[in-house]
Amino acid sequence: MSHADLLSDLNEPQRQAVTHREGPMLILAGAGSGKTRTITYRIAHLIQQDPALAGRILAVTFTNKAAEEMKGRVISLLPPLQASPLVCTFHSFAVRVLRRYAQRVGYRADFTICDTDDQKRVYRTIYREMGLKDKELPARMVRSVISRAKNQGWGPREFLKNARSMDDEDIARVFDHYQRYMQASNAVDFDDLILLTVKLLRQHEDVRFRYSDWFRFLLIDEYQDTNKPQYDLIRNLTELHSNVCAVGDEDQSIYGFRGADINNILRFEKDYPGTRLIKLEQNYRSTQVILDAAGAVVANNLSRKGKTLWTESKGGRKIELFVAPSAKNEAGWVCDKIEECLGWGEEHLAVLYRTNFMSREFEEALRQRRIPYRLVGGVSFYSRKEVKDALAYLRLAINRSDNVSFLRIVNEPARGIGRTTLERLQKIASRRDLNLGEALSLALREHLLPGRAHKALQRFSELMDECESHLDLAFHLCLDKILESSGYRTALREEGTEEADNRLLNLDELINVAREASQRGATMQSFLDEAALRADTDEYDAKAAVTLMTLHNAKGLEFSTIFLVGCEEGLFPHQRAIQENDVEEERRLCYVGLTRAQRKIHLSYSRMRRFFGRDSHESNQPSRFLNELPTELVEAVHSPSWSPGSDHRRDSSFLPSWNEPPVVQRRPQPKAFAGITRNSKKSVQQFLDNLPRTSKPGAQPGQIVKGGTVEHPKYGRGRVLHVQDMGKDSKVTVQFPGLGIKKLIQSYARLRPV
DNA sequence: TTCAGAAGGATTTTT
DNA sequence: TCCTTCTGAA
Repeated sequence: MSHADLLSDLNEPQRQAVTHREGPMLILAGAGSGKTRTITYRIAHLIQQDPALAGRILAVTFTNKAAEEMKGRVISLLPPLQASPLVCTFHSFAVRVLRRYAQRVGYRADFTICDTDDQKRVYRTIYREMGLKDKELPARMVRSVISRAKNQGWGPREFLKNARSMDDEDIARVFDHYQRYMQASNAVDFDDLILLTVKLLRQHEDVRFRYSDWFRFLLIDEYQDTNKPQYDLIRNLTELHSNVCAVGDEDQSIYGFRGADINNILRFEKDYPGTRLIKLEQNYRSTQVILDAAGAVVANNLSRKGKTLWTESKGGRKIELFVAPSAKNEAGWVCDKIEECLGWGEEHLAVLYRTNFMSREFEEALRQRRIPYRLVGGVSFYSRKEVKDALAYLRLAINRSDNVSFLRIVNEPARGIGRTTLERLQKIASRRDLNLGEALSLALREHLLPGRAHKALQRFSELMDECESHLDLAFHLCLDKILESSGYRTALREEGTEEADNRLLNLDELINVAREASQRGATMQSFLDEAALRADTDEYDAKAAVTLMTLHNAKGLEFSTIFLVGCEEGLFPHQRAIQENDVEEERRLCYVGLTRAQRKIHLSYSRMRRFFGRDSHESNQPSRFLNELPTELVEAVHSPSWSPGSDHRRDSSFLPSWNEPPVVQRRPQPKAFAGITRNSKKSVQQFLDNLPRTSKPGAQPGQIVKGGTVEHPKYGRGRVLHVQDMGKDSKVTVQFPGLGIKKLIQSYARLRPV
């Protein structure tokens, strides 16, 4: 592509931004104004001007997805390059730097990266060591407080200085213990990655010089989402050349919960004197209706400078709002509409929701109708137990001081190393200031533990030595060997359940991924890093026209039609945000959601929704954001099974008929249930025994129903706890006496009702 | 030490 | 409902 071509795709302000030569630049861009396009083109343009610069450009994003997309686009704009620009997330950049210089900040280069799941384990261990009870000091809360403190740049000492309550003192102790534990394990968490990099750059002038000299151009996407450590990182990197280009939109700041500080963008011009400010206000994505709606909602926020987006595509289709009596009905309506859209040949549809758990209802509905979809987020491949276990073996083989991985796999599969043994080992470790691996060798050498435990530990120690010896192999082979010799696979094979089979398949898949990575020339370390930093995106069907994801995940993307579902008070805005008085961020989230749409928005909410497997007893109120939409842009649609009424509690001048009388209350449970506690099995069994076998309305005699009994060829007779319809098959949850609860696919398990 | 069953608590949002 | 933790029996 020639130079002129590149620029001819752009409007005037975009062109100015792309061709800006030296010095700091701040691009304030609205939704759909070609923000990403502008920085992508800028990168391409810089390289066109001077190909030698390519490797000295650094572009930082927040998500892997954004980084991948940007990299792909830059490459497509340019002829093949010798050096390519570095496009990556803050975290992967930090890992890159730290792998080289970790020892300067007190870690070894083979440090382990702990994800949230690992972190939880660490807290559990610490709580046990410190004799703390989760009930008295909820670990969840402590984790978030500590993470927030870290993201403010505080260590345990600073935190203690600012302590406000009794709890804070305990938290400071946990904080201190946690950091020391992690350091002893040569492990870092996500927060540490950035913090340590900042510390490194701050304290070591040569390193700072090296990076800030090398990267001549720095570009940061979504600057409004940077938190303090990320800000510090950028400051350090731009010490020599202030060729920094930040792109952001104050209205799209939705990461306050992890410390994103909107002030970073507001003070940019002060931080970098001589900043060139460019505003992109023309929207290329959406219709005027959509922009007006989104603008009207976000206008209710007090803390914003305010801007008006405009578009050349006037008018547009009204927003449709559907009020469903139940979540199932809501999903059904969404599917109807999706089928309609697909019928017209639309290809980019998205169902957006506030919290991940909402995906289930929609997945089920889509699957039943055989509509292919793609789910982004949720439980990813890399966070499955078996995958994490397998990776923990590798990590421990590389980094023998990694206590986190040690604890994860020392008795996985069960090899006779129980709680007591581990507690003793941990005592030895803490008394002599050793990590668990060292404590293990010591205990073996000096026979500190009783015979049986000693033998079990001996075997484990030999196993780890063997694993370490496999490290010379290509790492997919190494992984394969480890899974065999550790007995991990054997244990799963012996289990013989369907779940175990799936786990085995996942392990095969992991080996495939590893093989591909190793053939690409990746090192084992980089393979593990990638796995740790990629906590997202599970793509079930990459070609599917329908995408399901959270609003947060949707940032930066666009779709022709969107469905913003679950617009209920308490869900969106989330209850927590309402309590903590932070509805403005939720509103920005709403803005982000609405502005993803190019042509058409569907909104919906359900008056009834199941939480924790239980129906909400009160009728849900519509989200306040619905009330903030200009009525003339919205067209209300009702469920046929529901007739509109009026609600006297609200001013009916807005939302003409959306506030309807409460749904008929769920009938209180019959008295007969009252004496049955959930777990008193006998009485439940008695109760179930007295139920007619086909207790479900519409069930055929001989059909498998909840509360009935079934026969399984291998496990024998069991009680049906739950039947989930999946179209052709059903997922049946059965309790087999003595075998526990199993989940089976009906046709596969050949269940027979008795 | 291990396992099944009982009990109780949990759902923001991302790297 | 689903997941983790606790408890007691083998």
